[in-house]
Amino acid sequence: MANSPNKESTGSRTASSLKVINDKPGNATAKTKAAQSAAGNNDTEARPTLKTIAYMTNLAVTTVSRALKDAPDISAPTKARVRLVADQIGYRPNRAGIRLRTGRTQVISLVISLEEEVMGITSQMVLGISDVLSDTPYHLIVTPYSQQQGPLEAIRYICETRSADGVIFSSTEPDDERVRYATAHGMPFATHGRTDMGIQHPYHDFDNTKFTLEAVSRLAAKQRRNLLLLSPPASLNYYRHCIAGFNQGLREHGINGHISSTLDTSAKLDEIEAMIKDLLSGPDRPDGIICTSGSSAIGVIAGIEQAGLTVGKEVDIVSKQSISLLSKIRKEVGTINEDVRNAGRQLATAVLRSIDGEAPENLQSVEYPDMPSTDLPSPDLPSHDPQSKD
Amino acid sequence: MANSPNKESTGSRTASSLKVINDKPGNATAKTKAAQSAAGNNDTEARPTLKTIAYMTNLAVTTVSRALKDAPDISAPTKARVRLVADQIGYRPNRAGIRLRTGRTQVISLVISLEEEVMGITSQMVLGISDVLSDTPYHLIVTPYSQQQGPLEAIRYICETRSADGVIFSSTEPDDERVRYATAHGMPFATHGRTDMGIQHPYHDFDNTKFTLEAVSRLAAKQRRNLLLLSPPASLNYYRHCIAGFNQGLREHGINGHISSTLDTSAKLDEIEAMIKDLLSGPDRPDGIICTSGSSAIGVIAGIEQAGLTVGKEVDIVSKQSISLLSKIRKEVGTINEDVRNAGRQLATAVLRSIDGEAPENLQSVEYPDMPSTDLPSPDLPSHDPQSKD
DNA sequence: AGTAGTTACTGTAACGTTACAGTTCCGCAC
DNA sequence: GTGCGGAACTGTAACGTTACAGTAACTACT
Repeated sequence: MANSPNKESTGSRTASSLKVINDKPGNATAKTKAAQSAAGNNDTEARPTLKTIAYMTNLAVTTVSRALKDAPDISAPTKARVRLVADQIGYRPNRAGIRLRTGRTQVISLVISLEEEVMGITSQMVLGISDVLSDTPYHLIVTPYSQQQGPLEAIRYICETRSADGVIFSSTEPDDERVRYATAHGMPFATHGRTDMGIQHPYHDFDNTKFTLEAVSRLAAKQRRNLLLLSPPASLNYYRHCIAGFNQGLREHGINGHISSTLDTSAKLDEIEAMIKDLLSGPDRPDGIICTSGSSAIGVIAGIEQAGLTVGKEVDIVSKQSISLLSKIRKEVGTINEDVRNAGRQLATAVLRSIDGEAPENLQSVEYPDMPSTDLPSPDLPSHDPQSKD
Repeated sequence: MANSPNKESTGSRTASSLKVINDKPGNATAKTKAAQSAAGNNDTEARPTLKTIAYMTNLAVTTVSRALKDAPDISAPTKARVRLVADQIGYRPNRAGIRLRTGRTQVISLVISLEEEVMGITSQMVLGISDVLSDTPYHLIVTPYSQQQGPLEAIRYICETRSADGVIFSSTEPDDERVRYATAHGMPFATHGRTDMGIQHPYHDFDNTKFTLEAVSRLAAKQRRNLLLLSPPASLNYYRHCIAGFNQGLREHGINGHISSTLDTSAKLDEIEAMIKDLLSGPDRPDGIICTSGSSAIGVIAGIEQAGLTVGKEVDIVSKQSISLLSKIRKEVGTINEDVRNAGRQLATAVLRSIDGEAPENLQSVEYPDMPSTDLPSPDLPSHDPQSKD
């Protein structure tokens, strides 16, 4: 995220119209030149650089650089002096300079699909990540991928061009090529959703097993005996979790249920509507439907009504939701919240800590509403001094 | 946006393990050194740079640079040769190098509020912008601002640190300090929503006057005679547009209506629900409600039901919506769509063309569903060759 | 034959930063 | 009083790119 404009930026004055007054007499050549260009520094409105501060403090650029990052070989008074001047003139490190020299981009990339958009889930994710990055020098770049290029391409692009220090992505599959690729290329990342491929990596996941389990319980409590699970696409890892909880729930309550094989949450709302209508008009119709995404529930509700039935009467619904919408507009619908904004926070924290070298095992969390998440400790960014965020 | 990983990146081979075989005998000193470091170039897996290509083609770095950007003083055969090699080794320009040298960041920044989140509008905006940036070398950075820091700070930060080549922001006010600031500092930008301050600038807006006008017409057609407008916050410029259309509609149809003074679309859903319930329980209750945001309609519907009334019976609603949700889940609700994703496309296009020096007068568009938008021509990015996007 | 112009290249420096290898100075031990 | 070690600084080079000022070779015109 673009770190929010930071506190010490009060002084918006620039070291613009300085004239060469005070030329150091001692070490001649290079210093003189530096002083000139630092002082003559574009009389217009040039941003101050280390050179500017070096000139003003009568120190070498290196010294200023080291002073600002609190290096041990700079004396305390010098550090104080340098910081004072830096603050006064509103110095902000040049990201391009840092990036070129160190290779660190100070960028986290959120990779999303250009097609997918499940009811503002991306907004929530962006906001959550921003919550965390706001206090750091990191910027958030959103990198989309189109269907024809495939999700791996985006990751590959980021790795090849080293255009980010860390990546966040979702729609994880049990065996996810992106996880393999990023791991192999040493690119820190965190996934929204777990994988099942024997690679330890940072993730944050919603406990979909608990979710479907509870959904079954709620429907069972309403005397529903023939459930339908509208699952996520079978390719995604959390499909398995949803199934597991669903089946366990059915067993525990001794009721029937099946998983829609022709339909999943990735279908268009119109398709869902049509299919649900069909299903409800046929024999052996379900009396309870579990929706594993908030938007799919919209289609389901529409389908139910198309079939001439009423939610809460002939059929009950329990749905996941990531914004409190369904529960507002259709109080009859049972909802369980996935806090995607919090997921964003967890993921951002995890990537940052991963960048700082933390082991992946310590960067994994699973969330469930009433059993609040295994919170990750907030990242302590030792290598980047919060003062010097630009 | 991170431009999507591009086509010519097929060759993921690197010029890694080249040995110094062919050292140019002619011009000695500098060339030899360059060749050595280009060839000895980190035997591990270093990204190819201009230097790598220069060594391979036996040309100077400058020549390679100019060849790749199709400069007129390079011969056609040389250009072809350079491009061939560049493609083969999968050369991608280093953004930090370019940024440092030229000051161009190849970044567009979308400034959003950390608090605001009106039902996935940010997602749509991000996707729309991405649609456009995908074909360019530009990346999309999302820069949030928190309430206490104020929206101007984010723009100021971007300008001061020159961390983007262009900015997109919304929630425009009639007299908007951000517009003034960005204009004064020569930072290209485009706003979602117009302003009214005598400054010409790129914008894309939804025609809210037409919207409220039509909303009134629709309600009048349903014999509604006492309307309520749930307006946006009065500080925003489109408040005025909404009012104008509303009043005009009332006049044209000779019916009554008023604008809620205590409530606007920025209120929490619960507040809206409570207020609407109150209003409907009081005397002179409205029989038609116009919602200027999709999410507020949710609250309104809830309020209506809380009051024991039914949407479509005692009260009708017409609402703006940015995703087809209301119209799905509550077919009784009249909806008019604002295509925010398209707004994102328009805005991105406008900023890019503004960066390319196009006059703001030519970068303004107003959209209305059935009277399709004054489409901006697609940007022709003359200065950045699509081939060389990294 | 000499100059001017053109074409196609080359070389240098600079953008702002940091890694690393000095250098200077001082106090202290022998 | 020479040497040593450490504290506190300095200088140089390099990251990859491009602007700009050459330069060499060749053609064309007087």
